[in-house]
Amino acid sequence: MHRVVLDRQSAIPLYYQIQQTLLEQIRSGAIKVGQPVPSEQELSQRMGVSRMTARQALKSLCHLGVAYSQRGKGTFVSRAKLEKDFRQVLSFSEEMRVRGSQPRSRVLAFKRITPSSGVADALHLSPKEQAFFLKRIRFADSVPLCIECTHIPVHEVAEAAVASAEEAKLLRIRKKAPVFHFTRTAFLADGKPIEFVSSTYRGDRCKVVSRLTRSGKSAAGKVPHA
Amino acid sequence: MHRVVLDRQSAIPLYYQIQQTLLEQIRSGAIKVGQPVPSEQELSQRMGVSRMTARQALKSLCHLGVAYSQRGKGTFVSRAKLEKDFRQVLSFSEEMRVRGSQPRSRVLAFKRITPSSGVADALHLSPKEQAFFLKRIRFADSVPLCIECTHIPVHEVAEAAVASAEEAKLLRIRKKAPVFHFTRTAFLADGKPIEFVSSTYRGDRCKVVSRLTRSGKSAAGKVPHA
DNA sequence: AAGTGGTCTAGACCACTCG
DNA sequence: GAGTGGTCTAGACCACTTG
Repeated sequence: MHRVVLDRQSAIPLYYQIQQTLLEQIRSGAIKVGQPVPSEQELSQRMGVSRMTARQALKSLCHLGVAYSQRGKGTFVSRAKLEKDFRQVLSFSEEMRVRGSQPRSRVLAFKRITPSSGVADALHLSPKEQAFFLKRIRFADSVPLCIECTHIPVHEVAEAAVASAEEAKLLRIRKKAPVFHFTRTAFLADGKPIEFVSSTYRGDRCKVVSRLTRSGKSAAGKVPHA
Repeated sequence: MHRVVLDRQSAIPLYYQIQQTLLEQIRSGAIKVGQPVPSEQELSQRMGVSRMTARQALKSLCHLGVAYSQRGKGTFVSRAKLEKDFRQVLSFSEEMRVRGSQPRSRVLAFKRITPSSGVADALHLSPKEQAFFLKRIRFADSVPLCIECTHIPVHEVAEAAVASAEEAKLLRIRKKAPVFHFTRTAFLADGKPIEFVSSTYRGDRCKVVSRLTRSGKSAAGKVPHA
């Protein structure tokens, strides 16, 4: 952050470049939960942009839920941010599908385990490999509807690609913009496949996911509400 | 909107006064779903504010989920409210999982097809067997986030069982009440399994699912909003 | 008093959509 | 080409918080 890191020739907006810089500092732990991020004035001076642009960067952090602002005090790294990271770690296919909504659920357990042989088989894991274990109650209008136990391998990947013409139009992004492709098949207990889903996600809305899919470690051991 | 309605002496921000005016017009039906709200330029002229202030009013509408903006086209009233009405028609295994939330999505296609060989393989279907094909756009805050294509075999079954003591307590139902068990594994495109989920659903809240899984016909050919 | 975020202005250039 | 939203500037005044 000491040096100007902005590329003014780039098509990437300045506020977005600043946002990414700050996100990286937060992820890396350089700015911790509860601590202030640089103020609007400080950012505008350091980065050589107008205060409105610095402000837009900070507001975008707030909209992501990563930070919150307090009049007269500053802008601080949100505690909820970690929870959202989790949601995105856990999100993948499932949690991503409901983004923008507020699925109500309570986490009963969230830990890193060495899965049972049955689960390991299902996930094609060797006996030693670890997985996240997540046990949740899901609510519908405050009525508990479902108990869900999820296992996710610690190493997990999403497939990156570029948007086709049709995808670009539907998602209102430019053609050849980055997207993620997910494909999956859902099975019943008896092994019978019941659902085949292919999904295309906007790359610009899922960057955290792609990062987390590569490391995915920061989440272990916490028990947030999803 | 013809007259200046803003109170510049008020402590209420101008952008907020404009937002409230627009919200009232949307609620009253003066501006209907899918129709454009006044553009930034038009608002700034009519209301006698700078374009940035008009813009802030429109963005606040978007953040509320009431409207969405399209570059080069305009800002339009979101159909979020309408989408809720049709949600439950399509509650297969997936949709049920997000009950209690308000997943916004639009159905582009929903029909009964004879799937391609690739999909048939994934679902273990014989070449002649049919599947439902469901194509949707999913929204997050009125931003299209994902295109999703789902194939579901016409004959689909959920595994019925009775609730264990723990399940009964968590779901607040009586012991031995009917429940459904789902188990599934999610895969990436390369066939790598990334998620293993076992779920227990309340039987009394999932009748739609059980109905659809048995006949699966009532929904065929319809093109509702989910 | 100094620093912060909240609001606001009056311009500007751009990429995009559409007729 | 006209209209739209997206970004950006270089200022400004305000209310608020803290030392």
